[in-house]
Amino acid sequence: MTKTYNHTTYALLGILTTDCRTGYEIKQLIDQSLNHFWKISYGQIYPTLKKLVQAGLATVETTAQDGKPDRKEYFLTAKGKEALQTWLEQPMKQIPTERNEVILKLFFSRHQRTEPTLALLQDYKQQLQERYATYQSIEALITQSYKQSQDASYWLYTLDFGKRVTKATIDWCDVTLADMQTEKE
Amino acid sequence: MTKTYNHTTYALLGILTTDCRTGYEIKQLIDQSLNHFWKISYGQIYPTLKKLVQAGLATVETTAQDGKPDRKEYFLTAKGKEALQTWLEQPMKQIPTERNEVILKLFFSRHQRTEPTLALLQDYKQQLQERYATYQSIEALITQSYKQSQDASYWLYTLDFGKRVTKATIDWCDVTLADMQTEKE
DNA sequence: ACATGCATGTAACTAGTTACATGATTCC
DNA sequence: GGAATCATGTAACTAGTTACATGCATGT
Repeated sequence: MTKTYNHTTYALLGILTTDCRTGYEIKQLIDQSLNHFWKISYGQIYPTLKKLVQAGLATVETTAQDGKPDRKEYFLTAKGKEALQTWLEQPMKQIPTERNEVILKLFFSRHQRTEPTLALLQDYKQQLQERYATYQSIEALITQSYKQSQDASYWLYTLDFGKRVTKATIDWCDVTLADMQTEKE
Repeated sequence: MTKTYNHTTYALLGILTTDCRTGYEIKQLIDQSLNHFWKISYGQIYPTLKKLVQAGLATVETTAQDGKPDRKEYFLTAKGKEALQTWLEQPMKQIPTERNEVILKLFFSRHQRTEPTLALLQDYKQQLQERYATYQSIEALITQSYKQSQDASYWLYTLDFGKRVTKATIDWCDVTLADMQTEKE
């Protein structure tokens, strides 16, 4: 009987539990923190914030500012907090298939020459390594700055996830590259 | 200068290099093989096949059948093969962010009770384990049936990818669950 | 002078899902 | 008799991206 909303809605509800109050601040927070696991564009944020208010999940407080456009601060209502909590406690029906373009290409590469495929994988591996390095530096930053806060641990869980999955994919690249090279001979 | 198409287009071009000729057969092949890495619905397949012909990447041969709707068989043109090959050799500009709902929830769970979060992760882990088992049985099936064929190795690469990423995610669940439980005490 | 940051938003587009419509055949 | 399989497709919808429009303040 509980109404369900889309992912973007829940993401915004979640962010509104932090100190982010405006569309701009929300975008910034996501770009700085969740960016590697969840992106969001202004084209989604502003219309969704509007819908949040229409659905009674949040309220707006508009402050006029000279020169600048009005600052619109959003606050969760009791209904909004409840909707968020319900969603947080809901297990996933089923894990979605993650679309992977490299895998798709590999699947169709059997009748191709191996060189371009090897190049493709090498390039992929390099990008993954860069991503891994990024995760490591963010991790170092958090571990330093938020040593005291217990909030940091949740942050680190998501980063650990990113690192592990990325590492596994890099390993796969190595093994696959090696195998393709021996097959070739 | 080379025209680019969308992913669905390339997926269909790739499948048309196999013996699949009709929309129905394409759907079946994807459901049986690529399903875990790339899904596709009839709502995409049939309109895209039509566009393929319009763009000169494929041709149709329609066979009237009594009772049944016409059977429409699609064949790649030289242009289609070229477009596919160009795409296959193209490295990815950048690896996309994979959206993960569990990670999104975890990120917003810091101020929640830990029990539902633990339950969420346990459920996630179980689904991942089922997925892993599925990969293993498909792998066993391929290794048996296609021992001779060198096509099989490309099949197995994608499966290996799936297994490694799934395994890494399961490990992450274990570590995170353990950590959350000690934090709780 | 110009770029960047602050701050709002919309319009047009692309991608993808779901449900529906049709209708014969074959298996249980 | 009913479900599943073969086989085509469309319409309505949801989600998400990209490009654009506006305009002040601050730093280089």
